[in-house]
Amino acid sequence: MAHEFDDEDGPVIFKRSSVSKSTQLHSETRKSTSHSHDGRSFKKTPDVPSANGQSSSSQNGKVVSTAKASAVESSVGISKASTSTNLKTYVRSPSGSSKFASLGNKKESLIEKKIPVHVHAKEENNSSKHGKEESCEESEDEMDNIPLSARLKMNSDRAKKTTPVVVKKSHEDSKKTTPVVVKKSQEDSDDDIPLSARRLQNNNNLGKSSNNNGGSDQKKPLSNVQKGQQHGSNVGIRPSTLPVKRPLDKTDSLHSSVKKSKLSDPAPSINVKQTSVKSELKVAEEDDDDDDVPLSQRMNKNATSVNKSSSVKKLTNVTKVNKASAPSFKKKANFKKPGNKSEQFKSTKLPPSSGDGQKKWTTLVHNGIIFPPPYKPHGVKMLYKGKPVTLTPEQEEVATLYAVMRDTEYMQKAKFKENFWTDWKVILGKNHVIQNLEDCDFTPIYDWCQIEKEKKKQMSAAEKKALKEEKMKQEEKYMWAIVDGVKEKVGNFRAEPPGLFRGRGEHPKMGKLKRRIGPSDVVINIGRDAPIPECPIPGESWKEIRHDNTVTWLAYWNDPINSKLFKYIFLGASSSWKGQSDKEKYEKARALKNYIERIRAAYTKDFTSKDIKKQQIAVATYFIDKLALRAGNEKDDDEAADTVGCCTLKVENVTAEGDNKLKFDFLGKDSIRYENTVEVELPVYNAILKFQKGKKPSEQLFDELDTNTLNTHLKELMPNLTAKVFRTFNASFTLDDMLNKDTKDGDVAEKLLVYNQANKQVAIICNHQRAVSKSHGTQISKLNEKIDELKALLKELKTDYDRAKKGMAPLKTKRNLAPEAIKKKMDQTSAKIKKMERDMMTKEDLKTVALGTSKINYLDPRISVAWCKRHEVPIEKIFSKTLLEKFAWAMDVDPDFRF
DNA sequence: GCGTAGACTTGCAATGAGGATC
DNA sequence: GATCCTCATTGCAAGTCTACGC
Repeated sequence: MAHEFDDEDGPVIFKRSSVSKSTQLHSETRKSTSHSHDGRSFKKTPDVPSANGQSSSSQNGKVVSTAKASAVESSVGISKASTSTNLKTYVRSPSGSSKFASLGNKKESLIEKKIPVHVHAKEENNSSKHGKEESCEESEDEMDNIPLSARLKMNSDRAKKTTPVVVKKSHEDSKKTTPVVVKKSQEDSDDDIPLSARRLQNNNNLGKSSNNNGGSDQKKPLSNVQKGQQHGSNVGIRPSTLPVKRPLDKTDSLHSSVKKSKLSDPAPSINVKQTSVKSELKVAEEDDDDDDVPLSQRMNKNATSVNKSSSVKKLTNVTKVNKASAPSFKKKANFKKPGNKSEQFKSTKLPPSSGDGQKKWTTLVHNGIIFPPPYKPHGVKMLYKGKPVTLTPEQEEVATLYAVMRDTEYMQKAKFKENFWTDWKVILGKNHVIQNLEDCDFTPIYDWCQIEKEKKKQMSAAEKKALKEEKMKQEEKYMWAIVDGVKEKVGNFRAEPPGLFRGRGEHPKMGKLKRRIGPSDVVINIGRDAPIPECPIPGESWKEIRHDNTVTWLAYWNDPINSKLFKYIFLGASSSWKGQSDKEKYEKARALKNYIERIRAAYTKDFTSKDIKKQQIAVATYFIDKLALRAGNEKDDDEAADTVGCCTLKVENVTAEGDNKLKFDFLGKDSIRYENTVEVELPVYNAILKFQKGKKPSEQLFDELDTNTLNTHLKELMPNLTAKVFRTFNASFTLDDMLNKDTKDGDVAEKLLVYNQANKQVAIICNHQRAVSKSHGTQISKLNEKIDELKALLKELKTDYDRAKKGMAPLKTKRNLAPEAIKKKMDQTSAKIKKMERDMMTKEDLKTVALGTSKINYLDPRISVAWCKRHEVPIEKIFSKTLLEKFAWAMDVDPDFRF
C-alpha cells in the first residue's frame, strides 16, 4: 500500500537569486586544459619570505608545548591555540617544515649531498644544526631511534600556527579556562598549505598584492569580527529560505567512522545531552595529551576513543525522535548558536556512520521505485538496402534508441556500432532480413523522433504545465521516505529506462543495449514493520525484499551492462544521512591539516628508501599531495575505458624532461586528460627514472603499489586517512586560504569575483574540466559584435558632446540633448562596454573549467557560509536552492570558522 | 594476505526552467 | 510572445574504499 506522506516537511520553496554576469570572473584566460601553471609556481625561491613574510631560514628554536594549548587544539579543530611564547620558540628546521614549501630551494644542496633528507627529530635535538642535511641511511636510522612522540610534538606544535583567534571552547571546556587569544606566529609559513595551492598562490594571476601580506584578514583577530555576526546571526543569509533539516551531531568523524565497534546497550535513562558533549570533550582532551604519546600508542588510543565515541553515538540514538523534534526552517531558522551542542544532540537521531555493518536506521518506510512506461510502437519503417522493413515492437524500440544517437559523436565510433549490432542482431533473430548495420537507414525513425520532439516543444504553456502536474501527481509518493519517523527526500527514485550504453572515452562496452529494468530485477530494502511497496506493474513482483538496516540504499538492481555492478536508489543529497557523511568527510580533511607536516616529513624521508615499495609509496603520496591525483584503482580491461590514477600510472604517462621536471599526460576519471608539467624534488625525479628503468611504456610505473597498500600506509599516519582525503583537503584549504587573503572591502559583486576566482583555482587543481559548449564561438562573436556597436555609439556620442558644448546641433545622434545628458549617456555606454568585455573574458576563461563539481564535492560549505557571514554576502549568491538544502548542516557555522 | 563484492562518492553531459532581449 | 541564453538540476557513468570470504 502506498504511503501518503504529509507535506509538513516538504521542500521549502526558495527564492532563486542568480549571480549576475558582473559577478563572474575576470581573470587570466585558460587557453588549454594543461596545468602548466603548476610546474612553474610550485617552487619557492630561496629566502623569499613565506606568506607571513618570514624567511624559512630563520626558523629555529626549541620545542615548548603546553597541554592546555593542545587541549584547545582538538576542540577547535584547525584553529589551534597556542601562546606567542610557544610559537616563538617553535622549532623549525631550515629544511624542516619548509621542506616542501621550498622544493626548489633545496635543489642545490640536494645535488651536492646526493641524497637530501630532512629530519625533524634531528633538528629538534640540534636546532643549531639548521642548514645541515644528512644522508638517507643516517637520518633514517636516527629518526627511527627517536621516540615518535618527539616527532609528533613537532607536528603538533607546527599545527599551532594559526590565524589569531579567540579560541572558543565548548561551553563545558570554557568553564575551566578563559578563552585564549592566539597570535599568528611570526614563523608562520605556508607549510600546511596544500602544495598545489601554493603553486597557485605563487602563480595565479590575480594581480593581488595581498599575497604578500600573509592575508591581512589573518592579522585581524577574528574576535574582532562583528559579534553580532557570530553564532550564526546570518548576515546576508535569509533563514526563512533555508531548508528543513535535522541537525547533525558533532561527533568527530575520525572516530565515528571506525568500523565494527561494539554497540553498547541502549540506556534510555542516561542524560544523552551531557554524555555526548562530555564524551566528546573527553576525547578531545585525550587527543590533546597525545602530543607526548608515541604514534603507535596514540593510534591505539584513537581506537579506544572511537569506541567511546561510538558508544556515545549509540546513546544518542536512544533519544526519541519524532517529527516535532526535527527542526523545521518553516518554524525557526537553523542558526543555532555555536556551543549549543546539547540542542543538537537532543534532536539528532542516529547518525549513520560511514562504517559498514553498523546500524543506520531503525524504521524505514518508502514506496519503492517507479518504472518508465512500456514502449509504445510508432510503426515508422526504417530502410534496409533502401527498402522499408517491418520490425516487431521490441526490434523497433532498439532501432529507435540507435536512431536518436545520429547527431552524437558515438556514431563516429566503430566500437559503438559494433556493440550495438551485436546486441540488436540477437533481437532481430538469425533469419531476419537485416543482416548488417551498414545497409540500415534509420532516417525515417530519426525524422519521426525529431517531429515528436518539435511537437513537444510547441505545446502551449498550459499543456506543458498540465503534463508536469500529472507527472508530479504520479511521482509524489515515490519522492519521500520516512527514516526513523522523519520524512526525507529520496534521490533518484526512477528505474533507468532502456537505452544504449554511453560509456565515456573509449569504453569497450559503448553501444551495448541497456535492457529495460522491471520490478523482478529490483531488490527493495525496507523496515521490517513497514508495508512492502506495491509493485507498480500489475502482475509482476519485486525480486526480493530485504530489511537490512546496516545500509542506506532503498533499492538496487544489477547493472545490465556489467552484472558485477549495482545501481542503487539512495536518499537525496539533502538527507541527514548524506549530510552527516558530508560533514564527516570535511572533518576528516580538516584533521589532515594537523597531520600533514608529519606525513610530508615521512614521505620525504622515504624518497630515498632502499626498500623499493617504501620508495614508491613515498613518491605516490607526494603526487597525491602535490598534484591532487586520484588514488587509481585497478580495473578490468574489458569492463572499462583505459584510464589511470596515481597508483596505476604507466611508464608512458610520466616523462622526465630534465631540470627535475616531470610531464604528466594521462586519461583520468571519465577519460578526462590530465596534462601537467611540474618541477619536483630531485629525489623524486631520480626515483621516477629508477622506477621507469627497464620497463616498457605500457608497464606500471609503481609496480609494487596498489591503492590498498597505499591507503594502509596512510592509515598508519592518520586514522582513517585515504588518498581521496588529500583532494578534499587541497580543495578546501585553497578556498579558505584564497578567500581570506584576497577578500577586500567592496561591493558584493567584487567579493563574488574573489570567491569565483578561488573556486576556479580549486577546479584547476582538481582538474575539473568541461567540454566547450557548441555555441561558445557564436556567443563570443555576438558579444564582440555588440561591443563594436557600443564602441561606435560611444564615438558618435563623443562627437555630439563636443558639438553640444559649443552650442552646435548634433551630427551623429538624432536627439538634441544638453551636454550633461550626452555625457551621462556616454558614461552609461562605457559601463556597458566594460561589463560586456568582462563577461566575454569570463566566458572565455571558464569555457573548459567546471566549477560545480568542486563546489558540490570538495569545498567544505562551512568555509563559504562563514565567509558570507563575515563579508555580508548573501549565501544565495554562492549556493543554489538544492545546494542550500544539501548543506543545511553547515548553515549555523560560526563566522570565525576556518578550515 | 589477497581478491573482490558491495556500498557509497564523484563527475560530466544532457536536459529543463526561467530570465533577458528583441 | 518567440527566441536566446544561462544556470540549475537530473541522469547515470565511473570512480574510491571497506569488509568479507577464502
